[in-house]
Amino acid sequence: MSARDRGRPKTSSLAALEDAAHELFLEQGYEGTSVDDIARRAGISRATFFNYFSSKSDVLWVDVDHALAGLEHYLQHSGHLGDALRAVAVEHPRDRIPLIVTQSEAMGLGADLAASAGIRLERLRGILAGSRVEASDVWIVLGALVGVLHQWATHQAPRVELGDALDEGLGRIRTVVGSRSVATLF
Amino acid sequence: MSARDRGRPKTSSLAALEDAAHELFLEQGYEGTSVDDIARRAGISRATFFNYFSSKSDVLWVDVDHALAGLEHYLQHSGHLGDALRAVAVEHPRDRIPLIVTQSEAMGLGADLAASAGIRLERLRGILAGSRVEASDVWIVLGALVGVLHQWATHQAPRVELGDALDEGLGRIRTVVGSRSVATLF
DNA sequence: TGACTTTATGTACTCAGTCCAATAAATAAC
DNA sequence: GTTATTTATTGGACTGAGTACATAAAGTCA
Repeated sequence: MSARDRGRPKTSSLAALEDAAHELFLEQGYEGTSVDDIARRAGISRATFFNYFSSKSDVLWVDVDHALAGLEHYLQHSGHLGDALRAVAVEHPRDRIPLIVTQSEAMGLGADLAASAGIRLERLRGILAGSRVEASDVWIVLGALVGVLHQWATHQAPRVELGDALDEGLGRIRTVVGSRSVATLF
Repeated sequence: MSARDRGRPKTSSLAALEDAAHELFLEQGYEGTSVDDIARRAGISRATFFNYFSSKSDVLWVDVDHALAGLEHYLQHSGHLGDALRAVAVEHPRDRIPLIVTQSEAMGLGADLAASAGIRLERLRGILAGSRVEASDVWIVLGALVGVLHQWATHQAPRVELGDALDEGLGRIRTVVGSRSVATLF
């Protein structure tokens, strides 16, 4: 797009901050790690941290937020939910497993995890509600979808490609949730 | 039980703080209301507020938390999930509709609502996982259940008794989620 | 009256998140 | 080269949630 290389270049990156934070979370626990700690280890200032992330817990959700943004972007053009889901899933590297799933106890994640997860659930719920999902079906479809993703992250990745897991999962949902509208969604 | 009327009696109550907070949330918005404001209106000190609620957002979830506690308590004795759900639902007055559902925009609820909702979702998820729900079915059952409750709160209450809505909803889930274990759950 | 129990309160503290003004580092135009 | 413009970094002051704790207040019981 626009935004060529004008202005002062960035000193750090999402990935660098992610790495620094994850190290510290594993060493000291999530609660025991302050934003100052993360910034210090990444070699930036505290103020700059909030230039990359708008909250401490956002560091845990880089991949998921990226996927959600992709989903929203996709749906602005082609309207089909199933297509958008598949497109985003295919783009997702099979070895990128949200460490929220794999190492939540190791990081001492607790209420903060559930709370920040709530933000993402609400975002996905909004996406579903904005699609052709019937209002009364939104929650069960949301649950079904998250179930498929969670199953992939915990038991299938990185063996199985996310796109394949999703395909199979959506098929199962289609037959299981026999509701009127759901059949044409995916 | 125990705990007769010993010690200094409480000055306030959950309900009183709830009322004060709701007034302020409607007047000034959720974000625009500090814990100090709530305490002042209720005639207690800020420190005492945290004696009744462990966080500001907990004020929004009194009914839900009460129901969740009842559910957990019920399941410690009789193990049947459906029985426990029905028992808690029947106890719930039909005119007590969580105002999170009805007045969330009026209060300017945003990320805080989603985040605190996440805590309750995780709690309910834990309850389901602790029941006989198969691990791979937990999320879809959770979604189905929340969908039924949300539908009741938004479109049926207070016309319909929560217990009845739940019965009908669970029946629908049973036929719709034809999965192996789910049939015997409710 | 005095021991005991529970609640209320003030105070000091940590930390997340916001705001903003000042500075630094790059490019583009002249 | 010098200057204007753009974008990023930084320090510092600030708000407000939540914690910790020591102390006072208000009741019951012996």
